Amino acid sequence: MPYEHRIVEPKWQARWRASRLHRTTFDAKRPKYYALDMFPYPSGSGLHVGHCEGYTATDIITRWKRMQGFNVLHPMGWDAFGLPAENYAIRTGIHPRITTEKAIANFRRQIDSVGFAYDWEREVNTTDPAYVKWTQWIFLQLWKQGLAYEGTVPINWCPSCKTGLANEEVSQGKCERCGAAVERKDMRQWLLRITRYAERLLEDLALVDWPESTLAMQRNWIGRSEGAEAVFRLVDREGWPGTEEIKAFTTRPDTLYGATYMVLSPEHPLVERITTPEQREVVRAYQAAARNKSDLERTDLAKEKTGAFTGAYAQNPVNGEKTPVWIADYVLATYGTGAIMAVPAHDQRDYEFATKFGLPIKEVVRPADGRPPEPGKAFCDDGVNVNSGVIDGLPTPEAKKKICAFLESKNLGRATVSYRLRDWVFSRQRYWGEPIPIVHCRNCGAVPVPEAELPVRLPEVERYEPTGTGESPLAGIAAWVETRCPTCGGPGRRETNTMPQWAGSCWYYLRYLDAKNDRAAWSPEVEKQWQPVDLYVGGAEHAVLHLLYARFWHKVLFDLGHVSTPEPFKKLRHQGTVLAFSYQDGMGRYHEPGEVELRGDDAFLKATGEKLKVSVEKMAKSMLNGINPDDVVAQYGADVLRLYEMFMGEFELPKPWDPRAIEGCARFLKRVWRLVEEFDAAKAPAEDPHLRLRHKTIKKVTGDLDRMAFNTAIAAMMEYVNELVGKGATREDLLTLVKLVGPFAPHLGDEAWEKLGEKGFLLQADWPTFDAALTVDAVVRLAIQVDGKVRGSVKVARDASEDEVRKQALAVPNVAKHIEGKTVRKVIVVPGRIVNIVVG
RNA sequence: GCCGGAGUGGCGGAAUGGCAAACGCAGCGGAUUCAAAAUCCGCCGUCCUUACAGACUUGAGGGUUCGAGUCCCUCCUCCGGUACCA
Repeated sequence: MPYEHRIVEPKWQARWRASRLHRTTFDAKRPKYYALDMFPYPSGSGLHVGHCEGYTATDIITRWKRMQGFNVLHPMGWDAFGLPAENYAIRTGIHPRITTEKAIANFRRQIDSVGFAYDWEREVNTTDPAYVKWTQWIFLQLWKQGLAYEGTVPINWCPSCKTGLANEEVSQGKCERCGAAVERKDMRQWLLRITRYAERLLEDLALVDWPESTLAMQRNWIGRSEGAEAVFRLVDREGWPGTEEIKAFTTRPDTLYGATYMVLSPEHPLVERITTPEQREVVRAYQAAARNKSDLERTDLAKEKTGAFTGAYAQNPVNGEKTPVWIADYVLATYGTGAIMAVPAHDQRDYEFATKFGLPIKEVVRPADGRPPEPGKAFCDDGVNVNSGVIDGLPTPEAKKKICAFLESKNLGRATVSYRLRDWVFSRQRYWGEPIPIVHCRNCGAVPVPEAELPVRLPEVERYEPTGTGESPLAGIAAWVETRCPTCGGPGRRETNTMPQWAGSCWYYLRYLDAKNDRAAWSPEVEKQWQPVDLYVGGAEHAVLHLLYARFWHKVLFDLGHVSTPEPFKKLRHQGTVLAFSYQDGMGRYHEPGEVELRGDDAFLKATGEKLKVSVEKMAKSMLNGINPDDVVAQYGADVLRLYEMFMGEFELPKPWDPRAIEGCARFLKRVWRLVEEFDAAKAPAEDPHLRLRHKTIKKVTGDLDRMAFNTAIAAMMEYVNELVGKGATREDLLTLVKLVGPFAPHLGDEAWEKLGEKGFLLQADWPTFDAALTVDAVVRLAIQVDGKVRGSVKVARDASEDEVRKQALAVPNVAKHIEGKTVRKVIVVPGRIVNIVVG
């Protein structure tokens, strides 16, 4: 009987559900394994094959771990706040909750149809009031620590999404979500003091097993740089000291003697006070111009330096020289102290500025090897100091140390560390998010909503439209906004900003541990049982956003004693993007695969026969190259989908979906099924012809699963099956094969298990073990090289002596031919591998 | 510019410093079939050759080594991140 995936797959899915097979259990005598997928935003377009790739990987790993006797936790949930549902509500008036619920139902149906072994009894939904309650509770813990604060700061405002964004949500001056150019806007905001954790967020990256690229991105984002703060006192025109001082941050304190002017950012608070009356007008005009530039313009027009002189002078702390103070937008208000000492001889930006405005350039560092510095450019490398008073003649690293000590002794500065990381702008002026649980009271200020009154629920609104003036739609609901102050009982107003979508995902991995607990976010006992996450799988696009925010919250919770590990995610892997072929005609129009006929590597339009341009690109609606998992499941079945997802290539690399190559996986599973179905104990080989191959295959698959090398594990199973098809399988071969295949193709696994007369589910069987002695051959074929070129081979016993191997190797006719007339200088025997004969 | 990753047959891709191209796709030949599909068997990097034998080949160029796709140096191309961060 042919294998009918349309019947078999739903049958086993129903049986798994009925027996609650995927429910999490915990037995203290066994090791635990927590495998986590980044939970999806339940979008209207449903699951795509990219989701399936990551989910399949964790599913295979957890099934394998479970067969190895681990306690396994493998949950799933929904990151369900977010703009798409809200924007849809604006257009249609349909409540985001309704849209979201529908999308979730569809996602669940799709996930179940692929046979993923999630424990749905722990499902979480970030928009569920029972979940929001604890998100708000964590916010209040942050608030109590002084880690959440209000401030009026210039923020990134997306005019299209009509909300403020965090620095992390802006990419190249554009809104990461919609691509609109962001504007700077001064607004009252809630911020989280993530900068207080900068050092630990950086240091503790040493504790995790994450992809190098992601670690690098986090390090870059945190942007630690060591340097010094130097204090420049303001002086009047005659050089008499004034009362104000400017702190400048520099990573090159060794160039302090070369500082010939100073630059403040246009927003620097001191500008107002130090600008002389004559310069006031120019300075104000420049400030206004800088303010009106978008971030994009400010960086785009970077080639040409601009600035204005304030009329003020400051005194260089080491040589007392009088340096003019300028403002320029190449100095950022948000980095370091917002002020720099300019050393045009040794900083390219300062050099350009000095050249443009005719400011002096003074050389204080020379290349150590004595070569002349390149003309027309600043010399920015390390070297040896000249014209530098107390650090004259010192190489750069020592000069840095000595000048810092000098500054410190004079109380004019000190060694310090600066970070690029900024505090996290945490409020959004939108409806569909967690309300920030704060009440504003005229007498008591910002007052937290008492924990017993959480959650603060979202009110029903008529219109979802953001006001665009910096207030959320909530601000218009007087009945909701107006409340009592929890402290004094007087009139109070609720905070109308909501939290960003990242809030819910900052701690969902903890809620899974104790998803139904209504007295606490989670209990300490289960936290200790399951934390940390052993394997976290998701897209690389969250390398800085979600992964940095979640680590931050986790560390705060760690400091408060709510979690027991310093890091939440021990091992992290990103699935590679699944690409797809797209087909374009001569007019540049895209055609979907159904309209295309493939012949070899070429593609033709069925209707006209026109040859089409084939390219490999990201899946996108506009290119009509999306692959819908529903279609794949319908045509080939979930097992084939899962197997192909893993067989395409290395898990972490991008790889193209080839609609033809999936056939190979379908064929493989058919062969497995036929072996099982046609098995006849009476006709099976009497001896055990595949003993060694079987043990080798177990070893290979087990080792590959450990490295998440799914593609080579599948290749090893294919080799095994090819052998079994050719030479006949024993019952032992089939039991082993089915166990190995099971995690990859669980429906076929259970069907075959049952067909072989075994009881229970495959998931309850033991993972096969191997005997190391049986994974090597007794007789091996060694290649013989002469001067590194293969000239023949010999078959010898694995443990043959070196002398024996050498004797046989030299006797091989073709080898002898190549040695003839030459002296054998050396014979290298690598046991079990190769023989190399070096001749002269 | 800086940081990270990757360049291997027609294609997707394998290779603890030890026989490059496992496994799969496509292609070619054969068996089965009235025929086709499905299935099974075989071939399949390039050049030379009837064959044996050989030469060449992992983005380019150097180096280390008995031996390099793998290690080191220089460079090129593609992808991702980031960018006036002092």
